[in-house]
Amino acid sequence: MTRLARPGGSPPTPRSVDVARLAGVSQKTVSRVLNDEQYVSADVRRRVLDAAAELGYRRNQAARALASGRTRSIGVVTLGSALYGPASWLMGIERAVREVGYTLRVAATIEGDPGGIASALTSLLGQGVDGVVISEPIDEGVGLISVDVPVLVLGAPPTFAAPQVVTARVGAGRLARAATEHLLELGHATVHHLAGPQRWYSARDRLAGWREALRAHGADEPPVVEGDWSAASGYAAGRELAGDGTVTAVFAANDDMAIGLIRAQLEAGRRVPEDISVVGFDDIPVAAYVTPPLTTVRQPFDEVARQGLALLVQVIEKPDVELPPAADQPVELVVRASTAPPPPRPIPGPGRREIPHAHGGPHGQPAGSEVPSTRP
Amino acid sequence: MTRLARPGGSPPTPRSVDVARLAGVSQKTVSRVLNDEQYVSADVRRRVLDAAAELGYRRNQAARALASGRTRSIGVVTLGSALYGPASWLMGIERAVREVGYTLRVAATIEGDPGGIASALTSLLGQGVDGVVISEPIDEGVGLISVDVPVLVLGAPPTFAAPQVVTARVGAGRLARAATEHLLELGHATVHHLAGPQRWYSARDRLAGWREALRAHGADEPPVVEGDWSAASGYAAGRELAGDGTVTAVFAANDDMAIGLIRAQLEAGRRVPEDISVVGFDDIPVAAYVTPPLTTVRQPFDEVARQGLALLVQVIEKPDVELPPAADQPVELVVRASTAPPPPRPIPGPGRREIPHAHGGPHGQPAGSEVPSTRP
DNA sequence: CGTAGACATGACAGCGCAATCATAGAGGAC
DNA sequence: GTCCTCTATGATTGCGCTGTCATGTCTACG
Repeated sequence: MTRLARPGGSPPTPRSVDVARLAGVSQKTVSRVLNDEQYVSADVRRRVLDAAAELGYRRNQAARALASGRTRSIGVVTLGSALYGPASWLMGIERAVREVGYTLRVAATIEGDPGGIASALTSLLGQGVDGVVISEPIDEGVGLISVDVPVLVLGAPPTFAAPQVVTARVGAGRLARAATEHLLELGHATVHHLAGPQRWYSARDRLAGWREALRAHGADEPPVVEGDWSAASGYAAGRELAGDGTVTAVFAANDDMAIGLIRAQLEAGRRVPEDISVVGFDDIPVAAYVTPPLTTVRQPFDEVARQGLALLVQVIEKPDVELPPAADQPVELVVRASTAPPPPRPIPGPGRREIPHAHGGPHGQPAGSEVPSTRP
Repeated sequence: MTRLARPGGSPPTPRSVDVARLAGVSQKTVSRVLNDEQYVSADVRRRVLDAAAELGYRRNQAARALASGRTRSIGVVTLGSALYGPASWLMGIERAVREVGYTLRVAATIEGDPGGIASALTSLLGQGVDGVVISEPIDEGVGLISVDVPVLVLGAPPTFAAPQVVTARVGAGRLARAATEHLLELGHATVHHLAGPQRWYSARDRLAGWREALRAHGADEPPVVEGDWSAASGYAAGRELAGDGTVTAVFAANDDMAIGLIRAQLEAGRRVPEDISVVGFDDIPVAAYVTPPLTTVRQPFDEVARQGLALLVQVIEKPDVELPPAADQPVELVVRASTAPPPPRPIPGPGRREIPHAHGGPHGQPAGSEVPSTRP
């Protein structure tokens, strides 16, 4: 096999041999220098680096991977959506991966695709990644596939058949507990929960944290309403809850649902926070600017990703060393204007006060929304 | 060099030779089957596939890349943030990349890092990607680095030194124009623009589209206020604009800024949309549920990503074939409740209505209405 | 002064696959 | 029947690098 002539007659990209020739050393020594191995004299090191720079030499990763059996890349299985949580995880992981000198490969799954995680994993393993990160995992048939590299699971219990599984939990439970306690301490008799889809571990964590807080305070545990993370599902849940005058405080499992829920309250004539308090989860960028500004909880995506990745890389590079325990992240509750003490007495019945812009129909959509006009 | 013994004594992963032996054919024939080459009998094909399945064989991508000179991977340069636009692009690209049978590698840049794009590109090129996608590009020193693979630029003019550059534009200009025209058609004398940072091509496109619409309608062009995409910058801009009673309509370059701007209006005692209409851009998930539900414009991320990637792959695989022109995407203006006709002006003198588009100052520039963009 | 060790470099094999070339049989054309 | 083409398969080589081992030089110390 001959090397392909570059189209356009441009010179071929240089090899390490070319660098070696130019520097007057062996090819192996070039390799040593570029890998920062010991036993290279300062003079030779400089000559090699100069030669490499002069030629614009870049190591061929494929050859490196083939020869060394390692790709120095990490694969991420993420959800194929622009949801704030998953997107934040992904970017936190990217930063962390780069910091430890690895590169990132991404495979997305589609919510609802049963084999999604498995096929994403297969794709990554086929690419020869040295480790895998599964972010925002959901409860799907993952155990079926055997993963032969270390796995970092963000936010879920380790339920894998892999040589090494490390986890980094956000402490979503603790955060949820703090959010719930914030409402209880304001004087609410109890707190309703608008949960995320329970296939998601992170949704379960939040629900568990909410439950803990209620128990610790001896509060009643009202029935849980389950949404799908979307503002629309929060809106739908909000319509249900608005009919129940005893609801004075809701903890929503993410900000989108909280905003949908608030919208439904306003349309039903209930004021937030005077009649009903709402706490969200995530602190999305607009949370501080919606009406009312949303009290919410901030997840330390970056910090958790960094710590988790450090563990993962350690397991990859030194499988025998004992792992240090992960440090707990501080809980960040961001109190804004969507929470307040409960109203003096519960509101009787489903009161319907008119609010501005509530000219919508009784069902489904929020008022005045969604009139897509398609222009050519 | 001997193959590394797997820790734990598990059997080594199978090679194509193992498959060949089991199927009773040569290694080359296994390669033929797996690459879907012609000249393989149906019988042999079946035997090989069966053997591969039985052994759980997966091709070694590093070896494939080394031998063939192609990695079948696409690199993406994206912004390292969870902003809705960039995140949506990334996920659209992921889907598109997977559809054409490639894999995805990601390198993020940090806003404000001058060499960010260049270093991200270098990293991807070092990984041997067959093509590069630059999404949401900003005006930074990219020309300095020579890229020796085809490049797809999403949403910017082609300004690259690369063998082939294809672009896929969202038509942000057309969308911005539609948004502005929507406001003009409601009867507003003119429309203010809360622009994105002008280092971003997409921000410039939106500004240009806004300007076009104003000119086409013969409307005055008020001074532009520039934000940084964040709701906070929208809020700051909103505080400035709220002091100017002549402002009746604003087109914000993204939804976050629109929401911040609305918040500032409400706090200043101006009602939306009765006193002032606001249009956003992006249709973020909560746009329909904020108060008031936001009129905005939806970008066809997935469709544009898919079309752009199809072009890119064609250039990679058949560099000589002529490219088909990209199809225009339909403009999707989503009209909700944040826009309305302008308020009737109070009549200052008998029988005479004030002309609404007269704004203060000799050059029509209210003092201090320029909100500086945050450039780290 | 001889030898163990630390340091510095090079020769060479081979990672797992795809590409090139060689080969052999199956049909058609004449 | 001979020649040629088309089909189907195998033998061999090499992609560019890293790992192992060999070799050589220089210091330290009994």
